[in-house]
Order: sequence, then C-alpha cells, then structure tokens
Amino acid sequence: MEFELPDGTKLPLPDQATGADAAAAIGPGLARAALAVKVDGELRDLSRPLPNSSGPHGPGPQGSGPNGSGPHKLEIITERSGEPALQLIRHDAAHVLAEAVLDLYPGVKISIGPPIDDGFYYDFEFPEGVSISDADLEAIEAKMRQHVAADEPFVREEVTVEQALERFRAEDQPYKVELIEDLVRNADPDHPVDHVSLYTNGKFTDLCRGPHAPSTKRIRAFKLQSVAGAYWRGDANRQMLTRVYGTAFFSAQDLQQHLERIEQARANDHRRLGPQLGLFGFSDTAPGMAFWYPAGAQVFNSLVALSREMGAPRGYSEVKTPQLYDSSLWKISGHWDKYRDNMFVTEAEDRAMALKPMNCPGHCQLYSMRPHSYRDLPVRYSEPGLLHRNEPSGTLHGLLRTRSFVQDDAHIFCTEEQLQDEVAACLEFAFATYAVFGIDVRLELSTRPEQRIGAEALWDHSEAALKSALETHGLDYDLNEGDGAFYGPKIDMHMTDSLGRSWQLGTVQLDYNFPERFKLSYTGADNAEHRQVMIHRALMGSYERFIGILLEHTQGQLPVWLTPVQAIVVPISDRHLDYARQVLARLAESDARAELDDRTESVSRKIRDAELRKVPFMLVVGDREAEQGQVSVRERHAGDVGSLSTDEFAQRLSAMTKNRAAN
RNA sequence: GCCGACGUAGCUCAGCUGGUAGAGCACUUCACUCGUAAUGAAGGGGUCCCCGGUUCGAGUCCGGGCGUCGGCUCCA
Repeated sequence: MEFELPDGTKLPLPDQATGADAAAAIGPGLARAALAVKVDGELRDLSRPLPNSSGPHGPGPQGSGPNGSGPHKLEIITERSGEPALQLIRHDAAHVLAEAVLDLYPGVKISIGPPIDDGFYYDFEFPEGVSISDADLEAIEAKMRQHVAADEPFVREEVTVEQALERFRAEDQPYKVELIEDLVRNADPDHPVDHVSLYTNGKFTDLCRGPHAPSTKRIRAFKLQSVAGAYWRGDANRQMLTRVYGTAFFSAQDLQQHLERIEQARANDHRRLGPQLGLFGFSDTAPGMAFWYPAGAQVFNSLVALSREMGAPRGYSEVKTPQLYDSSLWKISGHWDKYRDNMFVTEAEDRAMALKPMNCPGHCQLYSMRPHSYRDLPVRYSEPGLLHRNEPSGTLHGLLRTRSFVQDDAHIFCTEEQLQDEVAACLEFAFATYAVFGIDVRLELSTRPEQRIGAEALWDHSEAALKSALETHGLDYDLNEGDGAFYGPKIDMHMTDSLGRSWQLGTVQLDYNFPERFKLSYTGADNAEHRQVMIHRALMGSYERFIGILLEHTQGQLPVWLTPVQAIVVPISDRHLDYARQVLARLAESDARAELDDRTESVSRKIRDAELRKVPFMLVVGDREAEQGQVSVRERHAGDVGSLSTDEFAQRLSAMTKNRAAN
C-alpha cells in the first residue's frame, strides 16, 4: 500500500496499517502529536486500519486510491490542523460532558451531543423534578476535568444493531434506542444498516459515528457556557430537553481569546449601541416595538429616501394602502387560516378586522380595483408599509425581530414572459442597494413547504424560474428545501449579526397563488382577460432589522451620509463661540447635519464626548481658525487630520453626503 | 409559545445568612476659559418591574403576572 502525503511525497505502508502506524512511519514527533488521520478527505480514528484495495473505497488496482485515480491521499491531523482538529476535541468534550453529567445525575437520559461552530453541546433529559442551571456548570466542569486528567482512551467498536439496541434498552436510554431505530428505518435500501459504531471512554459508552482523538487528555482547555432548552429532534411537539453548551480549545490562551472576542462582540450589539447613540429604545408598554428618538428617525428616514431614490428610475411607483382590513380580505389571502394567532385582531361594529402583517393583500386589492391592459405591465407598486405581527414573546430580539416594523416592500404584477427579467431586475436592485453599504449577503433558494396553497404544477414552474434566474447570473446559493412561503418559493438574502447569528434581509418571492385568489387579470392584445404573475420583494427587509444589522457591522460608526450628526463644532473656549456659530451657519447652508458643543468644558472633554457619540467629524475652532476662516478637522477614530477653510470642508462633506460615500 | 437565568437612580452595577438603599458615569448649580478621548466642588434624583403571601419587619424568602437575556420551536 502506498499513500500520498500533502507535500506530495509517497508513504509506503503494510496492509492493515493504522493511522497511528502512518504517523509513526513519518516521525516520532508526529506520532505523539497525531489526533486523527484524513484519508481522501475522510476523517478517521488513528487506531483504525487504513483503507486498502479491499476497503470501503471499492475496487481498483492494488495500492491505488478511489476509482483508480492514484494513491490514497493521507494527512495526519494534529493540533495545528485548525478547524477539523478543533471539531475533533469538541466532539470529544461533548462525550466527556455526557460522562460527567451521568456521574452527577444518575438516571439522566442522554440524546445527542455534536460539535458545532465555536463549540459543542449535549442534550439531556433530567429525571423528574431535577433541573440544572448555569450555577451547576462549575460542578459539571470539575467532574469533566477529572475525566480529562484520567486520560481515558476513546475505544471504537462496531456492534450489530441488535446488540446496540439491547445495550441501550438495558441502560434505559430511550433516545439512543430511537436514534438506532431511525438509522435502520431511514437507511438506503441498497445499503441496509446492520452495524453501528460505539465509542467508549472510561465507563461511558455512546452511540457515535466518530471519529475521536486517541484520548480525553487531548482536550486541553474547555468551558461550559450555558444551559438552554431544546426540543428533542427539533420538534416543538416533543420532549423539551436540557442543552448544555460549551467550547474547547488546544490552549487556555485560545479559550481566553475566544471568550474575549465574544465579550467584544457584545459591545457591538445593536441593542446596546442604539440607546447609547440615542437612536432608539424599547419600553415594557410596547414589547417588541421600537421607539425612535430624533437621531434614529433621521437614520430611518434616510434609508426610506434611499429606497425611493433607487426605486424611481427602476420603474417603481409608491402607493399607500390601509393598516386595518376586514377579515374577509385575510380569508381570501389565506392569512386568516394560517396566521390568525400571529395577527393583531380587533373588532369594529361587529366586524372582525386585523392589522396588516403583510402589504401584499392590500396591493392585490388596489390592483384589482381598476382594469389593466397588457400595455401597463409590469406594474410595480412599492410601499414602505408598516406591518404588525404578533410574534411569540420568546422570539423577540431587539430590532432584528419585532412586532411592528416597516418593510421596503414592493409587488410586481407582470406577464409570464416578463417574469425572468423582473426577477433579474430585483436581484440587480438588491445588490445595488447592498453595494451602497459595502455589505455582502448569502443567498438561499427556498422551495415548497409542507403547508402550502396552489397546484403542484405552479410550484414546479415557479421554483424552476427562480433557479434559472440565479444560475443565469452565476450566483452562488444554498438550497433550502421546504422553506418557501406558503404561496410560493423565494430567494432570500441573509447576513449575520455581531454574534454570528444569521438574519434574512432581502427576499424575492414568486407567487402564482395570490393572483388566482384575488382574481387579478389584465386584458391582453387578444382582448381576452389573462392571469398574471406576482413577485413579492423586499431588499433591506425591514428598515428596523437593516439598521440593527448595519449598526453591528459598522460598530455604530454609520457612514457619513447616514449618520445622524455628521459634524460637531468644538470651540476652544467661550470667546470662540461667535466664530463657532458662523461655522455652524455655513454648514447649515449646505444642509450638513452639524451641532455646536457650546458647553463650558475642556476641548479634551468635548472631543471625548463626540468620539463616544461616534460623530464622524469634530471641527475644533480657536483663535487660529477664526483668523483664517478655517476649521481644524478631527476624524472619528483617526485623530487630527489638519485644517481646511470652512467652505472647503462644507463642500467636501456635502459631496460625501450626496455620493453616499461608503466610508 | 417552550427550557433556564435575570429585573435596584437616565446608564453600568454593589447591596452578606430578612432590620427600611449605595457607587461611578449622566443631570443641575458654582468656580475654572481650557488646542484634539474625562477640570474641580456642591447638589438633586429611587412605588428596589407589578400583584399577592409568609413575617413584628421583605430589595432580600414564597406564589402568580409582565418584561428582558441565552437557547429551542416559529418567522407570511
């Protein structure tokens, strides 16, 4: 058997050699450092024999790799291998966590415990009447440390399904039994599952595909972080389990750095920045609904203005539709049946009414109130519509998930022939919008959900249309099966927040159903009525969410054109107030948003306060500047950048605002 | 909605096993008139989230509610 190492050198090994043998053949240092091996991209335990011609990679000439394409590629995984190595010890740590919890809480039922981005978790069902909280984590950690110090080897064994079931039934571990039964049931009929692998460390044995590091001692630094609830199998109708989250690293320094990064990210949380910068706040009197201070309203309105300015040349016409509709409208749209619990419903003169959770039925209503010719299409109605959704209390999240929000919403009514171009134009508009802010998004194509309305043929058609729009533009996307809207498939655009959580911003959704339900039509060239297609689209998503994400990505340093206060005039002493007022007046002439700090305070103090408010420009004025008609410019974060005439500065600032410079 | 935690001045937070509330910043006033991240002093400010209970006495203990945070589910 011959293997090829990452540097291209060949490594001959006897048949049945293990990963550990391979590492030892390369060098004793590597043998000690080795955690696992990667063979042709597959991670394996060091103790397992390496694949050979009769191995799982199937037929091929002796000593050659899969499909006869040359020797197997072999890489020894060590602490220096980065992410795969971390995943390995985090998975190890999850086993040790379960081991420790079983020690401390006899009778606990274990379910699953995978490594995840940045850490690991394990889900448990504690015995009746027992619950744990963050306060218990320390004791569990202490127990885990004992198992790590004991250097317990991870031992793999393959057993028959019957043996495994018998074992976990005897141990009264019903979740493991269910997992094995599902493995068997869901197996590919051509490759039935008759064996499963178990891993044992110390007295603890878990159903696990592996691989694992050689022993528990490789977990150098770990920490349990939080306790949370999680439904078994992610199903809200099933048992709520207790999830313990933790993370692990190869050194205490790495762990410390990771924890500090999280702490740092919290400082950029929009829920902290918003009130701190005087943008918005929340009150118990209106849970899930933001209150906007003047500075925040300024930012909000600037974004709405941007949408309008970009929409007009792209053929959008702004409309206004009511907030409150008779339930009959929601019955036509299907919202009454599917979302009534999440709508704010009221009553007027014995009529059931509901606040709009979406603009589309209103836009459909508006469209249908007049006849349309094929010559008018596409019709593109836009509306910064205020929506209310009674989101479950546990899902509210600052500006990112609210009960009241304004979408940069639009609906396009067009013919089948116009559809491709219109979807493409929506994507162009979206990317042009994101480019203003210099942000990147991740694309997702979501297909038909289980609960849906409309014929299968329409779904086939509309899914194909979105897919081809993405592919003809060469865009990368993730496929999200079953995650579409109840009326049609969609392309979603996602971004992450300061803690790496993903949020949907833009969306482009195809809809053959509402036109059907609202009986929307146009008169064709043949003088007959035709049904058209409808596109729902929002680009920023909601202005609330967009501002939240933008704050986190800019660390509160909004671009100059958008920031509420662009410049603050800082007179050195009270005798410079007159000149400072002249500067302010000059800035006001060119519509700059400027303020004067007229407090009787030191320059340092005024600078510090302006920096904390993240004002982009601080204009220091004293005797020198007054004499020469100048301002001494300090840029946020950068410090003093020299003096300019007041006119020159005002012009530059005005240009930055006009160009929406992405600084 | 579900699991766990938390809720004290505008903000960040102290307040031990129950004895009637405190700091820093912010705010007000006075003095200082200052050249690029905190001048000093004095002062005002609290139904300790709400409602009930236990107790001679509750910010502290117990129950319920509301809100927030971390997850889960959901997200038209």
